Amino acid sequence: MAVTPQQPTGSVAGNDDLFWSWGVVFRAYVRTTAAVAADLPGGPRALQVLSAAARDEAGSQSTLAARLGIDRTVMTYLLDDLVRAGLVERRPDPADRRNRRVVITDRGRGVLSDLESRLAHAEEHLLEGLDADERDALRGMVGRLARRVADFDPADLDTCRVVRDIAAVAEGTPPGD
Amino acid sequence: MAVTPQQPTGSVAGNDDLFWSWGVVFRAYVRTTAAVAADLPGGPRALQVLSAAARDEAGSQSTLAARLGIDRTVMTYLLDDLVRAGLVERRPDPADRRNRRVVITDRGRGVLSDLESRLAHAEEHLLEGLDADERDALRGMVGRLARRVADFDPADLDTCRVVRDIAAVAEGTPPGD
DNA sequence: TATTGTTATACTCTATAACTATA
DNA sequence: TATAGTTATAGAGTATAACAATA
Repeated sequence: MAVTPQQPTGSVAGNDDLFWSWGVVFRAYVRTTAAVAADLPGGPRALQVLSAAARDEAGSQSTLAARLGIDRTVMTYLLDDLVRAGLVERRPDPADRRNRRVVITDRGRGVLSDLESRLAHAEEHLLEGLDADERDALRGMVGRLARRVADFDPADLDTCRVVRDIAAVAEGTPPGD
Repeated sequence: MAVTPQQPTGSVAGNDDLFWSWGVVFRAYVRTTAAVAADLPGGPRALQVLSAAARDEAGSQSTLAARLGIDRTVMTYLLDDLVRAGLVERRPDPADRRNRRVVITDRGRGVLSDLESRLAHAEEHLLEGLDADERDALRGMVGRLARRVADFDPADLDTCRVVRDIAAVAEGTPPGD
C-alpha cells in the first residue's frame, strides 16, 4: 500500500494519493452529516441552510442556492419543508420585493444548536487520529481554504473561476489566462 | 477513548465554522473532480475506479463498490461503460469464479495518468492560499484521516462503526460504548 | 426587458428485487 | 444455503421550461 509521499507536485503518483484521500474523507463527511441530519426534513443541505440563515448570510433564496451549489428550484422545495417544520421563515425584502429573505426562527436556532453539537461529537470522533495541535492546524487551514473558495465563487457569480480554469486545463489550454 | 472535546457543545459558533468550511471545500472538490472527469464515461467515480484498479486494490466488484460507497449494481453499469471505452477489463478470479477482478488496461493507465496530472494542477490552484509547508501538513493529515476512516469502513464491513456511533448520538445514546 | 420565486413536466440517478452462476 | 454479478423495475432526486410578480 502506497504511503503518504512527501513529494508535492512533481510526481503524479503523489497527487494520486491525495486525490484518493480527499475522496475517502469526503465520503466520511457525507455519511456523517447525513446521519446527523437524518431526522431533519431536507437532510444535510437543510442543515446548511439553517446554518447560513443563523449567520444571516442567507440573503435571497437564489444567492443562497448558488452558494450551496444547488438549483434555485430545489431551494424552493427545501424551504417549503423547513417553513412547514417551523424552522425558518420567508420574509419579503423591503429593498427589493422580488426577493425573499430567509430568516431562522427561535425553534430553528434550537434545532440547529442541537444538530451542531451532535456534529461536533461526530467530528471529534472523525479527527481522533490527530492530536490537539494538528486539529487546530487543520481547522485553521480548512477555514482559510473555505474563505478563499468562497471568494472564488461568490453568490453573484454563476460560473466559478476555478471551474473555468480547470475546464481550460481539461481542454489542454494552460490556466491562469 | 473518550472524545476529549476542547469546546464541544459550549461554543456552537466555533464548530459551526468548521462544519461550514468542510462543506465549502468539499463542494469545491466535487466541482473540481467533476470538471476534470467530465469526458470520462462514469464521471468522477469512474476516475476512482481507475485509480483503485491501477493500484490493484480493486479486488472484486462488490468490495470495490463498498469501498467507494456505492451500490454494487451501480458498479456494474460503471464498469460496463469503462469496459466499453477499453479502460478496464473484467477477468475471472481463478480462486473464486464468482468474482470478477477489475484490471486496468494500458489505455486506461494512459487516461488515468493524464487525468491525474490535470487534477494535480487543479488541486494546486485550490490550495493556493496555503504555503508549501502548510500544503504538506494538510496532505499528511488528510492522508492519515483517510487511512483511519478506511480502517473504520473496510470492504467487508457493510455498516460503518463511525456511522453507527453517530446514529447513536443522533438517538441520544452516548457513543463509544 | 431582466430577475426572483414558484410550479409542472421530464429526465437522470439510485436503490429494490428477482434471476443466474458459483461456492 | 449463501454470495457475486447481472438485469429489470420502481422510486427518489434533479434539472428544464413556462408562469406570475417585481424591478
